[in-house]
Amino acid sequence: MVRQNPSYKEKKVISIGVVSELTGLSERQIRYYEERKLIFPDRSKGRNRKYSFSDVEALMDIANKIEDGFQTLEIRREKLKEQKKVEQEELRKKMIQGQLNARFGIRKN
Amino acid sequence: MVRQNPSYKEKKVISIGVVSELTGLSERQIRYYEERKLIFPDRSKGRNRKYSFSDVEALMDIANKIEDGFQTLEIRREKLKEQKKVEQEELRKKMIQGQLNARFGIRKN
DNA sequence: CGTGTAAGGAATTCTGACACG
DNA sequence: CGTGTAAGGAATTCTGACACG
Repeated sequence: MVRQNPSYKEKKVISIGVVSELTGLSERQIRYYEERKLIFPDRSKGRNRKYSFSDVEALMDIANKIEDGFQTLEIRREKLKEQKKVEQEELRKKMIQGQLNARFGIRKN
Repeated sequence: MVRQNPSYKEKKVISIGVVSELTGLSERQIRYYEERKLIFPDRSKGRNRKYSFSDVEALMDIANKIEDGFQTLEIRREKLKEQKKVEQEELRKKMIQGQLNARFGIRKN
């Protein structure tokens, strides 16, 4: 049973000003990292950027890497690689579950 | 050991517009419930109200009670009563812990 | 490349008040 | 009592651009 907690961490509700305060980054930097496809805020009514706490964490991570001399493109590639790893992991789990279902019957997890 | 998780739920970062969308309440209503001391948003730089997810939950609770015909004053009294109950509970726990410490030595919890 | 900044405009939020009931 | 609304103003956010390097 996957516990679907309210998941406040992923909810995109924070405006850029607050994100700036929370991360110590300038709004310019935050918008730029979006331009470089490192973060993906929502838009409220198609206009104002809204971020999640998860985005805030990602931004602090990005800030550290930038400080360590990484370029945004490198950071992006790293993220894509990790993303792919996670996806494969999920696929693998799904296949195993599929085999279990096939042999021992269907049940919802 | 009290786990101090990031506690995103309590962090006051959401502007009134988003709260309005999240709760379905008008901004007028949200401000009014603050005036009646049912919620206590922070202010960013002393101006703009900032709410937590916890506030959002409280607001939905308030909305239900209003719908059920309760007045804001009654709702407030209820909350104060519950608050007092929680405080007494905490005090009680602290006293028991104090006795344990006195008899079996000091340890951090 | 990553970031600052001034520019002009649009949307957001604020307060105090009047209205209805 | 609880809520809507118009009013005027202030702060926020947006975009596209120029600048430096």
